[in-house]
Amino acid sequence: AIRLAQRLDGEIICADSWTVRREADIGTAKPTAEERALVPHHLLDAVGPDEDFTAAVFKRLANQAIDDIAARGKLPILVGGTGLYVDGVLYDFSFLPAGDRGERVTLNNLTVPELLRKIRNLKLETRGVDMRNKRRLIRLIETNGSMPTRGELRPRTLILGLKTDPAVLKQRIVNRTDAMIEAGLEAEVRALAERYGWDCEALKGVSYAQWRGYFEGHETREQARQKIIKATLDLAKRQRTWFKRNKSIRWLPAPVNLSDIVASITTFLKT
RNA sequence: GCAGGGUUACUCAAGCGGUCAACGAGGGCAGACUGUAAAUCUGCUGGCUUCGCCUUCGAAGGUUCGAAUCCUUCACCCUGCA
Repeated sequence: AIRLAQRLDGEIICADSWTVRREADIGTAKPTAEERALVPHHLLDAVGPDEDFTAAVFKRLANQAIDDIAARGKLPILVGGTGLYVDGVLYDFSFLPAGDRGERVTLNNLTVPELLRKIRNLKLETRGVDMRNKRRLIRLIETNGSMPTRGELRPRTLILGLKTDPAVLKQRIVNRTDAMIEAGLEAEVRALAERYGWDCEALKGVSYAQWRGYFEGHETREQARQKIIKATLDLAKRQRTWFKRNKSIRWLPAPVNLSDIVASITTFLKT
């Protein structure tokens, strides 16, 4: 993406629910200072380690960034990551109003059967909602049964997807994990845990949560490493499932020839 | 050599005569997803021509209407005594 941005006079918007968080750098594989110096990156470090952040907020900020970049005559390049964040921007998700924090805590203490009873009593429309998923039930109550909407694909948008060989991807994930550990991931996790506690948002992510057993003394570093690799693999799987169903994505087999992509994007932008 | 314990599907591990293709966990595979999304949730995981049939529970025999479950022998592993 950086090289594309350099060739196309573009700027990058990180559509990633984790790189938005300050103080979580190594474990989120955040672009380095050197990389950011090459091309402007937007929406990195937007919130603190223990602050709430949502796809709806991301959408708003991303749209602002896109408008800003376009107004300066540059090419906005959305890169990521987090399927919901990407689609929220590309398909103009409506994102119903946020729920009340206090009420959410209350609802969270209820069991699934209790939530179902409450929903029945409120006579809420349940079509399309996964009635076995507690979070969806809570959300259904919070939004009083209204359904969110989505629009058509944003005009003049080209979606490219990189298709990597599974074996290669796995090896890269192992390498990436080792590189993070080498770069001081343990110290980063320790600092966050000491300052914000294990319940903070930043420590709930992959490459972070897996250290807990080690810090509590009942697991080894190697176990933490293995758990990170597994969690990353699982995450990659979910990302693949998410993007797989998007028929508008043009899949490119990796490794890809940069000039070819630049050429096809240039052609696309002219039409 | 003698006395005990063990051998179950990819792995670990239940089962102790029928309701067992065999609990559960892990792993694997597939899927859902609109203000927590690196989250949360779901399905499948012996084979097949899949509302049924076939082949499985170390191996080979046997008992029984019926066995992963009982008996015999053999193989390998563990423990105690020699």
